Amino acid sequence: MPPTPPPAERKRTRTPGATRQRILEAAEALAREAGPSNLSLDAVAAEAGVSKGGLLYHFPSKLALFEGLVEHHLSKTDDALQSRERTGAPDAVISGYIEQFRQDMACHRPPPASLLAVLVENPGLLEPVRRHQRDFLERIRTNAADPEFATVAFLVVNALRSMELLGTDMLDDDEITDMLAWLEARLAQG
Amino acid sequence: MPPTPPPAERKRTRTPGATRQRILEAAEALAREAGPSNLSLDAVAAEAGVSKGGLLYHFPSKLALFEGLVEHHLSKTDDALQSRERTGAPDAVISGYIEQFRQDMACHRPPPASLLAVLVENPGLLEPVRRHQRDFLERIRTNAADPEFATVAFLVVNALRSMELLGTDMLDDDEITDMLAWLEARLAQG
DNA sequence: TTGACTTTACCGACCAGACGGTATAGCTGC
DNA sequence: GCAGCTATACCGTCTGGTCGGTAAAGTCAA
Repeated sequence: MPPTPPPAERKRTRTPGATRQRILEAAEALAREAGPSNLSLDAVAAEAGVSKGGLLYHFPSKLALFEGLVEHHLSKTDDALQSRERTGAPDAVISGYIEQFRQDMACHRPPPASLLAVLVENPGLLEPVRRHQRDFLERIRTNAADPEFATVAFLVVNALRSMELLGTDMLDDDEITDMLAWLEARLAQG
Repeated sequence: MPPTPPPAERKRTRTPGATRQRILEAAEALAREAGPSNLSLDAVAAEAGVSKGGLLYHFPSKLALFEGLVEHHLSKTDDALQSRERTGAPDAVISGYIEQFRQDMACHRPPPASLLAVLVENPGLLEPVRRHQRDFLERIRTNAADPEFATVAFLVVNALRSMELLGTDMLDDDEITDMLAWLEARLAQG
């Protein structure tokens, strides 16, 4: 146990959690480029430009690093989504989800490859992600004019995201665009 | 250690690929129960009741074992599906896919967890699976009365399968059943 | 039929390297 | 000097893979 696990919020000294962030993003990049199975502590440390000791200072174990990755992912996606469902308009949640996916695609946001490593090595750590997803689907449904179709739309977007993550792309960009448009058209017409 | 771990089933001469099959199924079971990251050669050999040397006789490297797993999976799913699309009736292919999924669910067929190990450790080996999936979607579309909706149905089933594989189940059995019924109803009404 | 030989199927000891993790010492700004 | 941070050296374990060996089944000429 380190005296204090990084205080997360600091006042004036240097940049607060800069190294921590760099490590998380390095791990993410490494999982994406070298494959999730190459996510060793040494490799992550090297990628982040930090020694192994430095890495283990910020994350006292690999499990802690994985927890950090999950949290990192969750906070990113959560921020992106919650800003979209402010309006209580019908179907705002599912529409926001679709729109978010479209935007991620447009700017080539890479899929969260590090979560694959977590899934394979320590599936239990993904429980927060599962909870988040379940809650989100719940919100989609209660907010939807046609909950059944909204669920379909959610599943379709999920399938597209899974395909991207697993590298089993079957639709090209145009086909995906068409598919999203199709979903939105049905949503609009009720 | 018994000199021969029970030969299981033998007819008259040694059954040709019996041990090989046993190894593949042991690997599959191990990936499912102990997690894909625990798919080491030692563990697979132990699960299959074979020495490591014996395992490496049938699969001269881990890569070869993974190739075997992919092929194993592919032949199983291919057999199941091709028998369903014999009739050239409209929407036979997508309907067969849905029906197959329903049946897999009914008899609690486990998801192909070993493919996760392959994906993480050697994604390139999944190319045959990708090709198979692409071809299958192609067949669904050319056979469909409404290709766009058939694609939606395909993606929904894919999403459900992914959720099962990744353990991120968000719908319970009843909801899934309803969803499949919903898809089939739309297909039927054209 | 038999005995020499080849092939098939399998075993288990061993190895070099990678891995997660520990211990400890060094640096740097306040 | 001291807290926060980083670096290096090292340890035990596990991993994929090699290797020499063995025992049974098949092949075939004499």
